Amino acid sequence: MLGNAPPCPPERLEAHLRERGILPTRQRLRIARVLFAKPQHLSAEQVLALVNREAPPVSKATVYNTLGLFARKGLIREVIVDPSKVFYDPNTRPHHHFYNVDTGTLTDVDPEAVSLGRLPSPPEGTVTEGVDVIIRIRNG
Amino acid sequence: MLGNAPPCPPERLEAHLRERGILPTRQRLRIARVLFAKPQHLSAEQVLALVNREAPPVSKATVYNTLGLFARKGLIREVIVDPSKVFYDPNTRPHHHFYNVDTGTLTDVDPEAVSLGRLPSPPEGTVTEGVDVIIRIRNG
DNA sequence: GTCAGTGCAAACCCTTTGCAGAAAG
DNA sequence: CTTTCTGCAAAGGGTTTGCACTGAC
Repeated sequence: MLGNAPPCPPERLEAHLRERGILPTRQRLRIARVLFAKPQHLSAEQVLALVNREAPPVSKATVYNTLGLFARKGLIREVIVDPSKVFYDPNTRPHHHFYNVDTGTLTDVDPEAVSLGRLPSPPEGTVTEGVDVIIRIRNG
Repeated sequence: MLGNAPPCPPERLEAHLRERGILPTRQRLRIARVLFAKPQHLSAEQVLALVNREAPPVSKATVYNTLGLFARKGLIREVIVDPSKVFYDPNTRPHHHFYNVDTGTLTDVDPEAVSLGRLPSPPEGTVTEGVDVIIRIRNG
């Protein structure tokens, strides 16, 4: 297995949010705790369920707003592989994904295992923001 | 410019559908004609609008069903880059995309310009179905 | 005549928004 | 005290579904 260390230890979460200019409220910290517990890929729905395993419940709107905020501020990365939902990845370093279309599961690709040769330069007047490589797999 | 030849000439469309086991009905042919007119990336909504520039109108449900059918049968490729809509690409050969997050526009990457080095082997019990490389760009 | 395809409208589901109340600084 | 965040419920928007009608073979 690779990368099983939590992307951000619980005791650093508050500082981590502040560094990015995010006010660390109760709800945001609880959401961050779930996201950064370990390397994983959660949908908004899953985050909502995990956060609300303990009372008091956090509302759906707050979870969606917070995930959007974290992504905009660069704390987490949105992974778009399924038209029906977005996944959130606490690992913001460049890396790629396997997407199992049968199970709907997202897995990190060992960065060592890919050599993503030369990239094309973006069209005139645009700049590259990021590169997503998604390897679609199915149960063989 | 690259790849401006229609992916499938109009007169071959009917045969093309039959080869894939798709009954070429009036509506399906009209949808295919729009998709295969030239290399492009259309959303379901755009296909609907283009098809219905001439009467009689094709219903929304038929467009969605047909696009799903074509994709399942391998005539076109679904490109998932935006959580809010799916794009359909008549070019089913392996190739990659620029996605302009400002304009929501999808562009083909010149295949010559990318060298997609070594790919990792898929996890045990799975087979690779395809690889999507999406280069997210924004207006610089 | 039988089976598949089509059209319409309603249902679905993830996500976003509006607004009043609560909490942070 | 001011500004920001939260919660609720309702709205939004792309996509899917149910079912009766039509058309293909």
